[in-house]
Amino acid sequence: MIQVTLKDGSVREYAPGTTLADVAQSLGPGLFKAACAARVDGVAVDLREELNTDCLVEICTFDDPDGRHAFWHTASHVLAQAVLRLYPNAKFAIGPAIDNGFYYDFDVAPPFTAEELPAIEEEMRKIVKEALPVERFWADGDEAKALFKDQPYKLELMEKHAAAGARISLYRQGEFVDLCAGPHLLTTAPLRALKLTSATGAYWHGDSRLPMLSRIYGTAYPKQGELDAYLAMLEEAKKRDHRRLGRELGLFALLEEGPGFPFVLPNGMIVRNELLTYWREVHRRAGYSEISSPILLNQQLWQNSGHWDHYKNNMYTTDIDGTTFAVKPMNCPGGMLVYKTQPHSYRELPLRLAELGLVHRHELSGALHGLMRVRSFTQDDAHIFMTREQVRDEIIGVIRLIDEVYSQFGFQYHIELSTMPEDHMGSAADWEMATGALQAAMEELGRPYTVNEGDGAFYGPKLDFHLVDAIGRTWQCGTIQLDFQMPERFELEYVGEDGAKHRPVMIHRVAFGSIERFIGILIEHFAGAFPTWLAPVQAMLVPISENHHAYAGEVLAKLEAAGIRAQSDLRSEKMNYKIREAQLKKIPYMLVMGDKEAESGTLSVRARKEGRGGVMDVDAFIEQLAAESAAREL
RNA sequence: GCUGGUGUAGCUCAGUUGGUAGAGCAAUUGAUUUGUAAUCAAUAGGUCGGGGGUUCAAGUCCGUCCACCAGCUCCA
Repeated sequence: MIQVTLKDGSVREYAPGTTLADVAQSLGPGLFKAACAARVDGVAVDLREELNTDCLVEICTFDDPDGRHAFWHTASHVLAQAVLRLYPNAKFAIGPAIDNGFYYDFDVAPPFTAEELPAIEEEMRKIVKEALPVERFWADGDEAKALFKDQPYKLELMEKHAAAGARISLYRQGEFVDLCAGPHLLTTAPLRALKLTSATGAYWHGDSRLPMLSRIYGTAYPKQGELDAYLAMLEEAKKRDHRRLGRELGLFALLEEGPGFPFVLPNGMIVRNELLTYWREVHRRAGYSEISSPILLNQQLWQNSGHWDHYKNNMYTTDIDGTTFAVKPMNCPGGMLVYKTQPHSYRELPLRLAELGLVHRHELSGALHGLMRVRSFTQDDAHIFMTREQVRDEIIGVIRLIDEVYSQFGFQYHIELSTMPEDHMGSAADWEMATGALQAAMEELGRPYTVNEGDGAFYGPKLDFHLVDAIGRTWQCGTIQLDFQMPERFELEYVGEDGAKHRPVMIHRVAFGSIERFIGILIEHFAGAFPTWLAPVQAMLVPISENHHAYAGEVLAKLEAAGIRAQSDLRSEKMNYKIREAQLKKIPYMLVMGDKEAESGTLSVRARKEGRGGVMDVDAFIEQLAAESAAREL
């Protein structure tokens, strides 16, 4: 006899023989989640605990994030089970649910390749059809060790995580048992549509010094249609890939002759210059002055800044007249030297020195990725020198400025706080103070953020702003780093109100992050269809026949005089063809002109954006486009 | 850097068990003079990523280097 007390105090009773799973089903998601107490034959039980989970996909929906997590986590167990059936000698390590599916890591020789996946997938389907109940059970340390006597990775995990004498949580489905805290589905049955997407290597414990395991990624859905939709979405996202669009739209090129050193093509240069014009406006308004510092500086400087000790592996060096010089991987020492070119009073602070600085970093070859991860890039850097009292307000100011910039493009983003890394300079007290200042500013603004322990720069903690690319990967763009170390090392000073010399505090910050990466994100965000103010070509003139070339010439001259980036398609192609090409190039406006337009001095405007087209005279179009561009409308 | 994969014309790709490279689109030229997403025809374009090896013969087989792709690690 099972009794369940609901939130409103009412009690439901179930006949003997009813399983807890049946109970859950009959209650449905709403009541199940709200159930307060349950008694089985008079003994109090925790329904959720007993059912292994508090988010059963069969009774909750897959749309629920927790339900989805349990779903994929169970799928990862099914994957491990299938692999063990087919490869009895494989050792299995860990297999969590992730944002869009799941993976499991195996130690198997030779490592898995894409070729093995279909057979494993087939075996997984069998397990799903078997509809194996997924049961949680507990064991003490010795029992658990006996269960995993041939599984060294599991033994290691138990050693590491299980407190002595603690009961160990395990899950079983059929012959398969895994070390796991759950939650899971009730059975393997709901995993009806599944797909293994790739097989790659991954380091054990994510540590590049440890051996590499073989990782299989997959995803799963309750219905085939949902899986198909997801896979179709991935295909769609590929079309937004900035590497593909960058080539198709003539924006940039990455050539074998310079791996990781991007070439900017004419169209890309227009986008870049428009971005920088905007950037300069914003920064002038926010009280920044712009400087420029050299790319090469001598070894002495880099030793002084600490880069030689902490960043040398990523730096390119060269020899000039017997002295070693390094290509700058960061702009900060340059900014510091500029600060030192003259004495400063507290009245000048905060002093905000901005620099579009081209930096070079020797990134690992395997890390390179289009414009998102390159070896030379331009940071929209700034170094702010200030008194300790000014720190909080300055940080708030920078956060607001970055928010303003991202809002301009309609970006969603999230913020992470990175704290002191193992390899760092300076005292723990300074780090604590700096970290506290960043936290205080975030709390003042009421911004949510996550903490990334030990991920700060070697000279200070930082707030990182992450943007999302076409397929959901996130890239760090903006960052705000608070630094007590560099001013100390460079002996920066200002004269205070008291007439004595004081040490300023410094903020390093970028908004775009790197111009290159930001453009990459922009390309994917807009799928190449830039807003008019950024579009390399804003209007394409489409004369219908040769008879209209003269009129096109007149219009083109007017548009160009108004500062509009326009081109005229004078080829002897059909209008349809010209329109198709302009569409593929994602040009915001197509101006069709034939007899009607030439006679009346008008344009047939076909706009990419709704409500912007129609027949209008040339001046009206110029006005419309100029207004849209000046407002930097999205 | 690590694991796995890929590399043929500007792009997307084909090329049988090794027998000496092909298509579509783009480009060029000519014809066509067109009303809102592809007019027709002809021409040109490749030491098959580089350099080695095996072989009578290598785009195809084997090692090596380079680049790229996915992931890991790292990071703007």
